[in-house]
Amino acid sequence: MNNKVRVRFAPSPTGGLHLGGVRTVLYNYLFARKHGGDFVLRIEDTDQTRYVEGAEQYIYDCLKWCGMEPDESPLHPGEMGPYRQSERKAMYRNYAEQLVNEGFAYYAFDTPGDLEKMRNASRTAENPSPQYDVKVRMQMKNSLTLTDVEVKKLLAEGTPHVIRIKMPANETISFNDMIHHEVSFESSLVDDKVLLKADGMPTYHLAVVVDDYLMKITHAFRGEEWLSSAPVHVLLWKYLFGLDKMPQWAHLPLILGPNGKLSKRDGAKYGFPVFAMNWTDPKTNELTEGFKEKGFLPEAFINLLAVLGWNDGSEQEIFSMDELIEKFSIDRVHKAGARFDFEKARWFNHEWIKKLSVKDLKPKVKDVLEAAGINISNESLLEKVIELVKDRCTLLTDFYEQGKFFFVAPGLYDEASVKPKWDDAKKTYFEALSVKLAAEANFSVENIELIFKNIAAEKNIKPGELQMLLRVMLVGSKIGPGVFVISETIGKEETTRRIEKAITIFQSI
RNA sequence: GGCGCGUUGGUCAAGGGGUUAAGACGCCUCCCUUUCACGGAGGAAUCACGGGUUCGAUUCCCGUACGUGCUACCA
Repeated sequence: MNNKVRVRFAPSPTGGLHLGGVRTVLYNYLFARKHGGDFVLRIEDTDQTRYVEGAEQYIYDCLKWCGMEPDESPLHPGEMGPYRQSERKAMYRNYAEQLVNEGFAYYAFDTPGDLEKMRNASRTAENPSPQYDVKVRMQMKNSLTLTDVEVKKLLAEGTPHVIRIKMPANETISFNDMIHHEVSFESSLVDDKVLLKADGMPTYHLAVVVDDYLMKITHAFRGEEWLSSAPVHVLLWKYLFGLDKMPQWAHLPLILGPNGKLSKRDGAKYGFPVFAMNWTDPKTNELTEGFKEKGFLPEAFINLLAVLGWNDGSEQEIFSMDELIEKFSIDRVHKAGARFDFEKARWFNHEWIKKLSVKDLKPKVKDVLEAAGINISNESLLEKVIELVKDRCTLLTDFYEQGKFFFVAPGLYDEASVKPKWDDAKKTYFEALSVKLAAEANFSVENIELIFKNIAAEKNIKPGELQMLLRVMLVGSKIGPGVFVISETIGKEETTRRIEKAITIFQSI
């Protein structure tokens, strides 16, 4: 017996990986790690029409970025492969046929036109979406209504057909969900879902059951949108492998957008990303921005997703992956869907930037600055800058605005702030300051400030009047850490150069 | 329409028969800071509604409303 926990994430390669998807992976991953089990990535690519080239690799990249690399996947196969459903195609038909032979399913030869006709005929205001179910199946063209001879003939002729589950007439199907506890459905209200499509590919319903069984999955976490089809899966388990082998289900609450469900399609419309990483649709070339490129840290991303629908009962909000693994419990996952709040997401990132060390931040900040055209040649300067400005950066991309002036002299100045304060006395002051600073051997924060104040006293100008001007001279605007710290960091030469340049510019505004 | 699932401030949420109904984000005020942040101290704001059960209900039960999901040879 294998008592080991095995969980799986089974995305379909149809495009970007959105918030709900990442959270599903995360809960799977946390559960697996907590119980010393395996985390399996299986690709559900049975839908030929929606398959998108590159999406599988993209999913893998997202998981890697988040720090949730699967133990088994198409890229790193274990012993229970293949991990792509398209490569498992051959094994599904047998199970579907076994169900037909045992009377739990049937062949259906209805053409798309037949189905359309049936739906149109029974569609009313009361019943806008007629189902292929116990009420109509005896009027359709299938192995329940046709004779054996006819069925054999149709099959022999290669007539396109599907295999549908035959839902029992009056049965209460109930199962225990780890989050919702007892959930039950009336079998007569569930339709005869297609199990095997005309192209020989299984639908999700058949595939998920067969694959979970064959891959020895013990716990299955998926979005709540699947709850309605759970009775089909429960029945399939009952018919095929036995309910005692069925994994434990957990249907995770949905993540909602600002006004209703968070849809994967219009990622741009909310003003914040919905995908983990940038996704470019190869068909349309349309780019949808991801949290990574927006400037989020993976630590913050998984943290904010973990606590969207779960908490450990304490007041703690900032969790590392290790803490999450230790503290995560499916019992404390909410039942209700949660609305995603981008402002709070930003707050999480801010907290993580403050929390992470300069060493951890360095490569990421370097990427941001270099992408913005700043060449980093001095690594220790970069470290110092990160230390100085990290508390004031919410997103990684903020390091550009907050840190660029340490590397390059300002091109534009906040003229509106300078104009009312600038006069000849100030000009004389800064000329004197520049000369004195240039002559200073020990260019330290303390000495710079001392010189700054001494000259101010000599010229009888309030230091407060001058500090803002000096800041704008060095930075370009009224942001950043202490001016004297900035001055020391960029050095004597650069400080005097910037002061002199600014004097000439300030004269002309 | 049917079926499923849900409902504590604007948002995320703790709590779960008797509480001043935690905390966080956001917002507002003040302090710190002669910049901007960080930080610190405060403030406004909540148990969807109606019936039960009970000495007592935000908490339990039933309805209603609302939200959301499914209702495809998509996952």
